[in-house]
Amino acid sequence: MEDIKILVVDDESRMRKLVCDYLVKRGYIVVEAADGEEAFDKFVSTKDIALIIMDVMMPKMDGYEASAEIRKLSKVPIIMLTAKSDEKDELKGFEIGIDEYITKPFSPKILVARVEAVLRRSNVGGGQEMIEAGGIKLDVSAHKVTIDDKDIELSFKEFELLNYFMVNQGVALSREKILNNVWNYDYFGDARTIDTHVKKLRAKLGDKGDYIKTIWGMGYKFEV
Amino acid sequence: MEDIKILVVDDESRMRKLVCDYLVKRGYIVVEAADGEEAFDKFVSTKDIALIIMDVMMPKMDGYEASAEIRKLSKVPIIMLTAKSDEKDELKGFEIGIDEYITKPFSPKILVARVEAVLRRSNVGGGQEMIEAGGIKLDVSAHKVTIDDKDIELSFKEFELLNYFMVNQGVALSREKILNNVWNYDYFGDARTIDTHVKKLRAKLGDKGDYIKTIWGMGYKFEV
DNA sequence: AATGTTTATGATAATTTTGTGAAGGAGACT
DNA sequence: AGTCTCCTTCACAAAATTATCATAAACATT
Repeated sequence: MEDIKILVVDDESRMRKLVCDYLVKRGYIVVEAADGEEAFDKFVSTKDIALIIMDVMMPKMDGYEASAEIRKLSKVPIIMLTAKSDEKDELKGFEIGIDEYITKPFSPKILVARVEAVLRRSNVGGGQEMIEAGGIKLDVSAHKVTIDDKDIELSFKEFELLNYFMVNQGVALSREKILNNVWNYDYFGDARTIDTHVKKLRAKLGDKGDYIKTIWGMGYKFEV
Repeated sequence: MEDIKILVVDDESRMRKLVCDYLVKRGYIVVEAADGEEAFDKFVSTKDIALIIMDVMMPKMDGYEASAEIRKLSKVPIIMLTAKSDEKDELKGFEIGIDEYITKPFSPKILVARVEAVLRRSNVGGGQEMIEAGGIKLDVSAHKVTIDDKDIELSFKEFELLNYFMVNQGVALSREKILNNVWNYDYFGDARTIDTHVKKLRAKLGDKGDYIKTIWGMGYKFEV
């Protein structure tokens, strides 16, 4: 796991410390803030915050206000710490786009489990994401591929392409679609470059290269 | 919203009815099951279930067991209904990949809010398009055709043609119309080329080739 | 049954698409 | 600057599909 930053916001320093401790123990980088205003500032000034854990009850700007402000800037996942499991509150949260609630008191296990679940959902390298099919294992966070447990060296584009194929197993993918998803949107070069990458990918996958099927006049499809 | 199917699993028929009512009111298609075993069966036998809402406490197979079984087959999002907010249970659920919890008793608003949140997360809607008729299944997204669940190899044009026929089931189609819809508008060749494609298509469809009927002096029609 | 028209079929030609190897070029690293 | 890897492009070969045509069969009408 590499340097995932979590912003922890709570006005009670004891609670904040507690949360931070557990997260640090799990290898996350933690940034702290004592209220909504500070949270917002820290979020803006700190690069690549992957997740925010925020208490609802806070002076100056409460958790919902702060979340709403941050939502204007970013879709960063937010977990809300709440004392009461108030229904109205949860609804309010869903509108803003709160990803998860943790009711106090909570156990460290619950905290970590939810954090990893949210990170997994938002595709941050957090809990490692794996895709497997037909003996090909793709470790997204580590950017690594193994075939029958043997390491395979893939270039960046090759990896991205294989990843896209495997995520869309069984789906016919046009070259245009592949370009739009694997290449940046500002790429306007020749679509045939895909062919070349497919060729290389097939070669590197050995026997399993056959899983990448050509759909004549259409594109490609990954299918075991 | 177009025909999103939700599987509701609860042994208490009153609770099940309640949940279903709210979902139906929101325009979802609901499939019901009374226990984990039935849930699994229904999930397997019903196509394109977009979401499962499941009670934890059930006879035969509880919610976690059922979820674990279903997880072996699919990544369909699962929302768990739980009476007690038991910490251990939630942990167990996260391992299996439960997407959300709703604690009983809950309000319809909470229910709907969570359902929509989960569906939004899983990007339902842009999914797979399917046409079926007389044992011929046409998977548009995968560009794949099966007859009685056996794969059939079709070329691009053949696929497009069959697709057009099946979309216009029971409608007599003139050659001109077929040309304008399946071929590009810039095609000004011989309309008799359709005959050849129809021939090939019929051959590849085997017995079911008869579904493509010739309308003498007019064109063709697909009818089961 | 004969005739003219339309459709089915099989073979062949034309076109399109894909596979492949090689080469140029951009960027990273030494 | 030199080397390296990776990405892209190009040209040609290979493969597959699609179109065309000639002929046979089927159909409708008289």
